[in-house]
Amino acid sequence: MPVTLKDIAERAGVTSATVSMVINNKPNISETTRKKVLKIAKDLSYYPNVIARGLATRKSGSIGVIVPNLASSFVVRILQGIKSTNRDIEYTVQLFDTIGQKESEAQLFQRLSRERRIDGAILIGATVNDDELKVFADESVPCIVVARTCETLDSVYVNNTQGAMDATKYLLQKGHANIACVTTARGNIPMTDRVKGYTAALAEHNIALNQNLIFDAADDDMDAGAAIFEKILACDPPVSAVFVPAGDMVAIGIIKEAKKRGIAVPGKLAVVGFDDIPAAMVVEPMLTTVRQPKLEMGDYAINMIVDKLEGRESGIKHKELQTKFIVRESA
Amino acid sequence: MPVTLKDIAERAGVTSATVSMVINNKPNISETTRKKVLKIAKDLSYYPNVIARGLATRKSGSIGVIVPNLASSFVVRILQGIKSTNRDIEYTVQLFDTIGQKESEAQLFQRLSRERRIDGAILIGATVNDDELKVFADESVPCIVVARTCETLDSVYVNNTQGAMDATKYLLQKGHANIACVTTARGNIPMTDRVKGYTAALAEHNIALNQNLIFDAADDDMDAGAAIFEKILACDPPVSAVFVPAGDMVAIGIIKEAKKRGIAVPGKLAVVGFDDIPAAMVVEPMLTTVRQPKLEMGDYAINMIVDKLEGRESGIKHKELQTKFIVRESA
DNA sequence: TTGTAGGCGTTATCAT
DNA sequence: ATGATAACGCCTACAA
Repeated sequence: MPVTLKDIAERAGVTSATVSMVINNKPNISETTRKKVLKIAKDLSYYPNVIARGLATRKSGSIGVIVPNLASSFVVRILQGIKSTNRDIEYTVQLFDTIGQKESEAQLFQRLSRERRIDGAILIGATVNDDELKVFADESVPCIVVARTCETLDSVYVNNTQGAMDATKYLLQKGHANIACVTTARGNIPMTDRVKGYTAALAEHNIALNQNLIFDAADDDMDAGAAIFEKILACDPPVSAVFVPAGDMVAIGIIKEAKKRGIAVPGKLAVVGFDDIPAAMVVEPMLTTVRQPKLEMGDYAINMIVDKLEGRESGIKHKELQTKFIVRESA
Repeated sequence: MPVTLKDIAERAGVTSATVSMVINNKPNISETTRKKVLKIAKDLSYYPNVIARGLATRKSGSIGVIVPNLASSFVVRILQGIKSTNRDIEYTVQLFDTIGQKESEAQLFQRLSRERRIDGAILIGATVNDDELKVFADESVPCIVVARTCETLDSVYVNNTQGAMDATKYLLQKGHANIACVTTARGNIPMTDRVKGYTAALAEHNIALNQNLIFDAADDDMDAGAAIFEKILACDPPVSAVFVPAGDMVAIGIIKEAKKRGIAVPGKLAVVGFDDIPAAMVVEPMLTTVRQPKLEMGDYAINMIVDKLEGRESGIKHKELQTKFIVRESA
């Protein structure tokens, strides 16, 4: 039988109300009873029942982290950021993914809120569309959107457009004119923004966007990259550089396939990735890429949601983090 | 104001007890009232308050996943396994890490149990020692240990010894006699088992264990590997092969440093890793390694804990999964 | 400073 | 088949 407030109260000769106040550090308790109660609590090794407490306070003490797919290394990295600064925070993290589920993220969020499972949420939302996002604002549970911009909700994201511009401009400056662009999962905001940046950089150099130079990778892996390489190779006039907003693994796939076919990287084909994953350092040549501050995004997100829950912050806040262009060897 | 059982009861002209029974699909309810109640519930878009339910049923409906450090890709992979089969399961996953925390995993588990936050737990426990593990068995909350053997608790782990033997034997068969071994975080069970396997394989070939050939990497990354390479290079007589139970990233660091110094891999130095991470496919030469079925471990763990919680299983169960030796190019 | 009393929203045990 | 009623363990006015 677990020990309850009542057990402590009986031994201390007070009521459970008093014990409760002691446990919660409320003022106006005499030092004597405070000490006595605390001692007994310790002796009995009392732990408050958080469920009962939650029922009384109408708070669950936990934050939901909703991700599309935990298989994505990008998502994992953000989660790591969340958890690592979550250390000093009294909220518990509940993890949900929506892939292969009948519920959309919006429905899931709605349910979690109404069931009172969570006090707040962090949504990694690159794949969620605007209409869905509207649902979130209607609930009384606050939510921070990570990895995409959003008018109606707090958000923390990265300047994808600028990051893509940096990469493309770099290539342009190196003398490349025919630069291919490899996307994936087109249509989500971050990817769209990156293509925008690519386009803008070209425009600055008076180069018109050539839709035939934009390729869509089937997936975010090396095989998809290898497949895309075929298509790039077939281009006429030949392309001398590829910018790969689809992600580093695709870029690595392109590099490896190029080498296999005897195309020198970066000599014959310069390759720039997006994200900066660990493998970017192991491929040869090492991958030049646009780094996203993933841990930082998680860090901001958890801090923002907690500020909101503690009432330190209201109104909608947006935080834009900066990408960083990392020059290595592949371009 | 959220809608409650009482709200539904009033409109339906019954008591909340009846509504509760309908919601929970209890028998002995007339079709008429069942239908009526269900309709009203739907109209009002009722969601049960899980906290109140938890107080009444004395269940939280959630499983705690306790990990030492989410920064480890090994841990993440297991977590992915857990979550991906968690899809069809009605338990919620709460995530806890212990790094940088004042609580040990044992203390954390104890608190979570007593506070009634979790109904069961999965501990990724390669780093937890035997004494600590004893605490777990004392709580009434069941726990599955992943990634290490354990007498007192259910466990799912990998045959590290066999995996290491496979790797070492392969090297031996290739004619290598002076085989270095690179560990890290020595002292935890999986690592110890791997060294055992290495030793046993040598013994089968009548080679005595040479402690000077065992190196301890400072960390699980490329830099640590590069540092170890220095030491390996200095060995006399020279070593022609390295087995790296420390992990693939360390192995990759060794390969890259070797190449930088003009030592051919696998020509002059054969390298075998442990784990099989994505980067193992991108390094050149591609890494020969011992694959651990990480997703599968997570999968087993979540299934075991749920079986236990649903009362389908009692007694202590152990599940040993098999490693697989993957021959690629580095050995 | 402490006790009394009621409520948080469900479930569960009896009756009826 | 349904209704009363009492938990579940904690919090919080309000009263004393």
